[in-house]
Amino acid sequence: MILIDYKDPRPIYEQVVDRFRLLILNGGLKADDKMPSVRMLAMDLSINPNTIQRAYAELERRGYIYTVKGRGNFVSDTDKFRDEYRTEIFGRLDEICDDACKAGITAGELTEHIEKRSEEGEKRNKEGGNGE
Amino acid sequence: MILIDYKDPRPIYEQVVDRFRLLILNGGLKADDKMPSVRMLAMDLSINPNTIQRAYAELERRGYIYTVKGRGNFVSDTDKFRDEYRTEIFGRLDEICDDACKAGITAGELTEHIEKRSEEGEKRNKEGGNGE
Amino acid sequence: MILIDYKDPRPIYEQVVDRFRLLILNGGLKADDKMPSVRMLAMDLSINPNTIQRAYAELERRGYIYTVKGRGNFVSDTDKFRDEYRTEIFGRLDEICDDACKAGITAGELTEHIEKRSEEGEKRNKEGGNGE
Amino acid sequence: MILIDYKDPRPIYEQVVDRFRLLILNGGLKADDKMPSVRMLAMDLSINPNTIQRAYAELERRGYIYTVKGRGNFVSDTDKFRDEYRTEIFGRLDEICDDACKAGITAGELTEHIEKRSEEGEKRNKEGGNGE
DNA sequence: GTGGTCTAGACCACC
DNA sequence: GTGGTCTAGACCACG
Repeated sequence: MILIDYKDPRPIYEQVVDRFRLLILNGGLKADDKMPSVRMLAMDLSINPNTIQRAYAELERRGYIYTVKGRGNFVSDTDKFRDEYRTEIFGRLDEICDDACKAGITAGELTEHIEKRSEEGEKRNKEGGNGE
Repeated sequence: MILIDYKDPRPIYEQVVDRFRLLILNGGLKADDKMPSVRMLAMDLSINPNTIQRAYAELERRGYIYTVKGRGNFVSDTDKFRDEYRTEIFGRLDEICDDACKAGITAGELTEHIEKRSEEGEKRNKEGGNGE
Repeated sequence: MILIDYKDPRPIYEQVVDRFRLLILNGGLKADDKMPSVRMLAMDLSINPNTIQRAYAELERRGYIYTVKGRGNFVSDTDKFRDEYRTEIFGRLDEICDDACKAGITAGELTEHIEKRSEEGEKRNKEGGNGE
Repeated sequence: MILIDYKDPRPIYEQVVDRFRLLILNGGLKADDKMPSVRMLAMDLSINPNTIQRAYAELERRGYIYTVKGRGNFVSDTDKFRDEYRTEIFGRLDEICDDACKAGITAGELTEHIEKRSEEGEKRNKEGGNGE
């Protein structure tokens, strides 16, 4: 469910946060689903429970999960995050456009690149490829 | 010429590297131009010379500048880096496309967003305004 | 494990890098082995932690080790560097051949020198002596 | 006669020393030939006379040239340096052999590499190539 | 004047 | 405990 890459320079708790965040946004985890318990997950991943605790705290702070004392952690209502995520994506896209502009890349080249990728993706899907 | 943003979570030396990298790629600094001396720049920015030294070492390692001992640091021949930078930009764009896809954003929405930005940019230019 | 030669004109951090590089390439350190901690090694060698830090940063940059924050530095998968090292050796050999040529030394003299050394080495091994 | 490469990380005076050293060892400069005057050479190369002065001092220290006050610098008797240079070459070759051994490269591979290079060199000469 | 290295000591984030 | 960054100040080599 969750994989950690020790060669990834990002801190472990951040990797855990990101993994769950994507799972929730993808629909892999739905509203009110139970999160794995801190201890269990720490055992599974062979990492320090404190690290999981911190990841869950961060997820709760951002509103992705909520805690019920004595029962565990649960996924929040996910709809409200969709827009947030979209905004983030478009924000990153804006940054790229700025940097591209500085490097003399035109908006046309960017859109062309995206369309090409998109077509290739469709082709792969038609051929019955496996998304993962 | 160079500005440091203390709210930026990235280390100072990395900000310095990026600033100069863009200046060189943009043509703001041309081949064999002299870089500010380590000590002078450190004074100007009110930061420690070691931090500038580290930034310059990184720029030299990446081939953006070269050092002549006792004389200073100078900008390298820059052409060969243009392509590298383009590749980096398109790589980041690919990442966004993947993430957008996971969030249910279509390629069309992305291209539309870019085109809209692009048109706004042109309009600002026509009006002769200076955004900064 | 690591020795520093203060008579060596090369900077200390570079000596440290080279020592570990050879240890890793020789198999003295294997993939995912833990490197000595920055502070411990600095104490052992009676040098400043910053100097070790710099050496480790260089090793990481070159891909010989990877860092897990809060845990330490670990040896990377080493196989891919073997070829790189071979290429480096033969490159240095090429340089010598050029210089030898300028000095009027023939290829034959060079090969003869190598063969002689090689035989002496074998003899020493047979006698079971330990040169160090 | 002498070229300086500002992108070479070695100090300038060292480049000058090496250039003259090779010229003398190659026979480009012969015993009692007059060296260019410090001032003239400094002007030609557009560098500081101090730097040439230092290079000449180093060449004199090593015995490659001798100074006659008021007349200039002259090349020493060159024969005695041939052996020194040969020794240096073989010393470097020894180092390579050691490093090669650590990397699991056999003496046979080294000699084979040299012979191959040597044959290629001869072929190029036959075809009337221009060495420089 | 220039850059390069090193030390000493501090502070932060991470586990 | 771990590594990463930064400061302050020193010393050296080079031009």
